[in-house]
Amino acid sequence: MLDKTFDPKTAEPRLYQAWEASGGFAPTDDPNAEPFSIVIPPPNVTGSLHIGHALNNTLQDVLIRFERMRGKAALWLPGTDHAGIATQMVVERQLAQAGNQSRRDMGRDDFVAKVWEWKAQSGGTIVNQLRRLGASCDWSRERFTLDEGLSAAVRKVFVQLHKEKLIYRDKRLVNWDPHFQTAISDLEVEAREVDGHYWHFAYPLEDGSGEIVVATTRPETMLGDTAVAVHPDDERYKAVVGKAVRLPIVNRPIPIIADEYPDPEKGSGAVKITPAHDFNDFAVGKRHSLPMINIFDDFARINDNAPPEYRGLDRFEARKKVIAAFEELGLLREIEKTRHTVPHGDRSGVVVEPYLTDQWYVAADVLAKPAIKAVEEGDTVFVPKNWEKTYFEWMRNIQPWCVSRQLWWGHRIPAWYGPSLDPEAKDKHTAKVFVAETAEEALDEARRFYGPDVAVEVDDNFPGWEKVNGVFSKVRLKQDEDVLDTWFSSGLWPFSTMGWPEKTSDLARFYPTHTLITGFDIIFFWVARMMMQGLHFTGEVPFKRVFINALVRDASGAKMSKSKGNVLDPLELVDEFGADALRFTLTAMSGQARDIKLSRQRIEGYRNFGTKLWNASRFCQVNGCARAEGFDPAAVKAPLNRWIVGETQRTAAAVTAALDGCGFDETANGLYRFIWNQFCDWYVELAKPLLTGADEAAKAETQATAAWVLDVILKLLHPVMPFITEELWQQTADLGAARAERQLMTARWPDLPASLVDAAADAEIGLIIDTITEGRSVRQGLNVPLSAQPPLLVIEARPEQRAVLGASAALVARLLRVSGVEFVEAAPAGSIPFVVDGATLALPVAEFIDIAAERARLTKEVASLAGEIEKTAKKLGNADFIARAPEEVVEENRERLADAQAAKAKLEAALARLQTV
RNA sequence: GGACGUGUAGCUCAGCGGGAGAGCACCUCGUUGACAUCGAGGGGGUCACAGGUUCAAUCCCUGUCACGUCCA
Repeated sequence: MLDKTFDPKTAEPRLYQAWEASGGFAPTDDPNAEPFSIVIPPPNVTGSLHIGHALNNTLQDVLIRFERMRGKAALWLPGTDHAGIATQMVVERQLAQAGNQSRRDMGRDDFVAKVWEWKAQSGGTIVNQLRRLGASCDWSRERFTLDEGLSAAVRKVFVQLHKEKLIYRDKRLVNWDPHFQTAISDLEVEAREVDGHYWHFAYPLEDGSGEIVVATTRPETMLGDTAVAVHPDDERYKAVVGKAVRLPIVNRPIPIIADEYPDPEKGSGAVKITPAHDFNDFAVGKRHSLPMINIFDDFARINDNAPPEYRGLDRFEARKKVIAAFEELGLLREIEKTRHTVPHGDRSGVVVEPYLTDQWYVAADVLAKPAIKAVEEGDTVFVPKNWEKTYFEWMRNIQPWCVSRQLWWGHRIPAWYGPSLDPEAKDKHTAKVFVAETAEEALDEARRFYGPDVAVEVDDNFPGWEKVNGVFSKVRLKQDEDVLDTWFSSGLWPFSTMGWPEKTSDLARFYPTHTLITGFDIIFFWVARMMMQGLHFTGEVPFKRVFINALVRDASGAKMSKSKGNVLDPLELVDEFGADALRFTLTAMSGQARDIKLSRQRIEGYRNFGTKLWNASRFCQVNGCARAEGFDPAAVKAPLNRWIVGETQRTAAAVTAALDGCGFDETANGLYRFIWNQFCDWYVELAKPLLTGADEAAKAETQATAAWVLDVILKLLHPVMPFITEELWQQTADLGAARAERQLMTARWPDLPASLVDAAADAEIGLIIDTITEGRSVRQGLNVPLSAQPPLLVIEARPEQRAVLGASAALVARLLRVSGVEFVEAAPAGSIPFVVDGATLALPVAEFIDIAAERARLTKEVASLAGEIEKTAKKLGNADFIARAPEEVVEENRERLADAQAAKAKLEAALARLQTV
C-alpha cells in the first residue's frame, strides 16, 4: 500500500535519476514526430538558482513535458553563458580573498586559465540545481557559450558582419566603467536618481567686459571644456557670441558659440561644453569642430591634459578641488541642490563616465529592420502581445551597439593589427586591421597586403616591423586585446548551440525553435539580439513565439535582493515543500504581465494539494480501484461514473488548450479545481457507497472508472508536478491491467472525445450535489446536532428529480447525515424547507432548533430573493432590453425571475408556518 | 517628459459586456475506515473616482487620482 504521504526528499532524486537514465529527456528519433524545441535562456555560469530562474525554468519544463507527452520530438536544449563581466568579477574577487595576485599581475593567459579552472570546479552548480527542480533538459546537448563550436560561430559572425560593413571600428564616446576599466553598452547602464548639486561657475570674458555663468553637476569636467554655448535666439547673449571666455584654472581661452542645444529657459541659458565627457556636448563639439580634450585615464583619474596640480586625482577628489578653486577665485556664483539621474554601471555600481575611445560597433539599425518586420508580420509573436510594443519601441530607435569590452574573459575579437603603409599614420603600429576567423587567415591577408617581400608573423607582445632600406622586411601582427560583449554570443544561442555554421541534423530539425520563455528584463539584451542575428545569419526567425514571464517579488511586492534580505531561495523551498509544490505555485501564479508575489504559505498550500492527490490515490488503492482490461470510458453506466468521465474530458480539453496557448496559470488552477473540488470532494465521496455496496457490477465499474480517471489525472498533472505523479504512476503500476507505458514522463497525453460528456448524468449528479450542499447549509446554519438524523423530505419536485433523489437515497443519507429520503405531500409543521433547482425539500428538525434563528435565516433569504426579483423584473420590464438583448439572455432572465419568485413563495410560506409554531 | 502596466473580499490574485469568484487569513462545528498537509458550514466587496458609449459596464471609451516598471 502507498505510504501515508509522499516523501519528496527521497523520491525526487531517485525519480530524476531514473528519467535521466531512461534517455527520455532527449527528443524521440521517430522521424514522423513533429519537432518542438526550446533553448534555455542560458544562466550565467557563475550563477546559482534564484527564484526567477525557478519560475522561468519551471514554465519551460511544463511546456516541454507537455509536448513530449503529446508525441512531439521535444528538445529542451540547456547550457550556460560565460557572462564576461560577471564571471571575471567573481573570479577576481575570489583571487583577492585568497590573497592571490591581481589579474594584472598574473597576466592574461594565467588569469584566463584560472577562470577556466574555476569554471570546471563550480560552473556546474546551477545546472545541478536545475535538476533538482525537475528540469527535463536534454543534457547530452548541453552547451557553453565559450565552447569551441560556439566560439567558431562567433568568429564567423564577426568576420561576416565586418565584410558587410555592419561591424566597424569607431572613435566615439562610450559609457566607461572605471571600476572594470571597460566600455559597456547603453543597456548595461542604470540611471539612478541621486541627490546632487548644480554648481554655478562664472567664466570671465577674455576681453574683461564681464562674465558668463554656467551650471554643472560635474564640476571636474570643466577641465576639459572647449566652449560655452548659448542658444542663437537668446537675446541676452547675442552680443557675446563669437567672443571668448578665459577658462578659469586651466587658463585657456575658449569660444562662446551659438547652438540649438542650450535651453534658454534653464539656468542662465549658457552651458559649458565638454565634448570628450558628455554625450550632448560631443554632438555640439562635432557640429562646431571643437577640440575634444580627454581629461581622464582608464580609472577616471585626471590625466596630463589638466593642470599639474590635478593630475592623478580621482574624479571626485578633483571635483572638490575644482569647486574650492572657484570659490577662492571668487567665481562660484551659486550652489543649488538638485535631484538628478546619474548613470551607474549595472555590475560595478560605480558612476560611469562618457569616455572617448576606439571601440567596435555593430550597425544595429540595419540588422533591426528585418527583426522589426518579422514581428510586424507575425513570424514571431509575443505572448502577452503587448510586449511587442516594448520591442518595437526599442528596435525602431536602436543605437549602434558597442560590442568590444576591455576584459579578458570572453571571445577575443578576431582582428589583427599591423602597421599602415603610410609611415605618417597615427597609431602607426596598429593602423591597419585584418579581420579573419583565424590567425592563419589574418596572416594570409596580411601577406597579400604587404606583398611577397615582407615576412609576416603574429606577435602580441612585440607588434611592429623591421625595415631594410626604408621598406618593410618584416611585420608583426598583434591581435585585438578586447573581447566581445557577452550578449554578442548569446545572440547566436538558438543556432550556435545546434552546430551552426555546420549544417547539422539538429539545425535542420530543431531550428527555428518553437517557443522562447524569458523575462521582460532581457527583451533588449537578448531577445532583440537573437532576432537580429538569427534573421541575418539563418534567414529565419530564431523562435516562433516568445512567452514573457513575470518577475518574482517577495510577499510584499518588493524586488528580491540579497541586501534587503527578502530572498526566498528556491532550493530551500524545494527542501521544505518538495519541487512539485514550488513548481505548482510558480505555475499557478504565472499570470501574464504581472509581478509574482511569492509567499511560503502559498507553497505550503500546494504541497497540501499534492498530499490530497496522494491520499485520493491511496483511497482508490485501498478500495480495489484497478485498471480494467479494455476499459471504455464511453461505455460506463452509472450516472456518477458517466459524470466524472465527462468532467475528466472537459478538464483534459481545457488543460490542453491552456497549455497550447501558454496559459500556465489556467492549467494549474483548472487542475486544482478538478482534482480537489470535483474528484476528491465529490466523486470519491459519492463513490464510497458504490465501492462498498453489494452491487458487484456497479462496484467493478466504479473501481475501473476511478482507476481510469486517476491515470488521466496523473498525465494531466505531470508537466506541472512531475515527481509525485511519476511516483504514483510507478506505485500503481501493478493495480489491474498493465499500462502501455511504464514511465509516465513519456506516456501519451490524453486525447478524449467531447462525446464523453453526458448532460443527463451532469444534471443528475448536479442535483445530488446541490441537495447535499443546501441541506448541509440548513443543518449547520441552524446548529442541528450531528447526532440528529431526520429524513430528507421531498415535497415538490419534477418526476425526474424524484427519481434521482429516490435512487440516491443511500448516498444522500450518508453525506447529509439523514435517515433516508421520504416523499411527502406537504411540509409537516416545524420542518425546515429549502429549494434546490425548483424542487422543494425539507428537513423535519423543528425539535432541534432555535425558531428565532430559523426565522432570521428565512427572512434573510427572502430578502435576498426579493432583491434579485426586483433587479431582474426591472430588466425584463425594459422594452429595449427585450428588443435588443439576445434571446437567450432574455430567456435566462425570465427563468431566473421565475425561479426566484417560486423560491421566495415557498420560503415565505414556510416563514408563515413558523409564526404559528 | 514618453511608453507600458496595475488599482476587485483583511492579504495575494482570477474574471473582463448580461446572476461578484478562488486560495490564504478569520469565525463556528467536526477526529464517520484516503487525507487534520483534513472535512463541513459561515461572515466579509458602492469591482479606485468622475463622466461617456450601450437595452445592459467590474469589464469598452475619456478624464482624474494612486502605485509600479521601463525609456529619456
